[in-house]
Amino acid sequence: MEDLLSANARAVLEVLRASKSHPTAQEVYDEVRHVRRGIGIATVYRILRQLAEQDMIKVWGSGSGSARYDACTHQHDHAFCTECGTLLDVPVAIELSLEALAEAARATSIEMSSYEVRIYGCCNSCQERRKV
Amino acid sequence: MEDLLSANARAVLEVLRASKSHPTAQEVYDEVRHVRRGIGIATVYRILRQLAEQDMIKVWGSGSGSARYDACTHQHDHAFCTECGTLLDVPVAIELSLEALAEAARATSIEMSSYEVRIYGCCNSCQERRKV
DNA sequence: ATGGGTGCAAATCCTTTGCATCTGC
DNA sequence: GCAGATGCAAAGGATTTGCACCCAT
Repeated sequence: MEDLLSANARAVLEVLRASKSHPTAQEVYDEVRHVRRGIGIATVYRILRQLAEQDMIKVWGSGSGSARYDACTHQHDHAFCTECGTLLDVPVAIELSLEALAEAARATSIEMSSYEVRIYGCCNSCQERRKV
Repeated sequence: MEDLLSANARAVLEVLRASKSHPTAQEVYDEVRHVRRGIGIATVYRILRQLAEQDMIKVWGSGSGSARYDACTHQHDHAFCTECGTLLDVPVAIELSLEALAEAARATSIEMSSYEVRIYGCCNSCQERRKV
C-alpha cells in the first residue's frame, strides 16, 4: 500500500510519523523541505488530503487557524488548548461505555468510523504565559 | 452579564440559542440580518469571537471549511460527518470515567475547562447520497 | 469630545486549483 | 508519447483588520 505512494508522499508520511506533535500543513512543509528540496506547499496539501482520504492520517481543525495532521491511526484521545491551538495526545486511555457510544451513533444516524474524547483547556505553556 | 452586551451581540446570541443546528458564521449572519438590518458580517465575526472568549458560546472547526458555533453551555457530545462537515448533537449521555479524564488532564498538564466525546462518521444524508 | 460599537472594504491567512512542465515507463 | 505527479502562481473561501463614522455619554 505504501509502496504505491510517490516519493514525496512517503516523505510527508515519514515526517508526520516522526513528529510527536500534530503539525500544521506549513510545519510539515518546512520539515519535508529538508528531505525533498524544491517540493511546493501545494503538493504537501495535495498529499495530506490524499492520505486523509485513504485514512492513512487524520486531520483536526480548531475553528480558525490551520488544521493539524496526525499519522497515528490507533484510537487515542486529545487535549486541545483553546488559547494557542496546540493539540496534544492523551497518553492514557479514557474508558467509556461502548454501548452508550453505539447508542449515540444510532440516535444520530451516523455510520461511525471513529471516535475520540476531547479535553479542552489551557495548556502548560499558556498557563505560564498568563502568570507574567 | 448579558445586559452588558450590545443589541447586535444580544441578537447573535439569540439566533444561536434558537438554532438547533450549529450554524456557521455566515448562517448566523444570514439569520441575524432579519432582525438587525444593516449589520455587517465583520460585526458578526467580532461578536462571535467575543462571546467565545467569554465562554458564552463554543466554537467547533472541522479542519478546512467554516467553523461552527454553539450556544449550548451544558456538556454534551457531538457527531461529526467527515463528508459534509455537519455537526450533530448527541442526544444521549456517553458515560465515561471522570477519574480517567482527570488523569488525562494531569498527564497532559492541561487545565481542563470542558470535554466532549466526538463521533466521526458518515451522516444520514451523505449515506443516502452515496447510494445514488 | 470621547469612547465604544459598527459598516464597509481591503487585507490576511489557509487551502485549493489551473496550467505548463517534468517524470518514469 | 502518455499518465500521473509536481511547482508555481493565481484563485478562492473564511476570518480579521483599518478606518471613518455614528451614537450615547
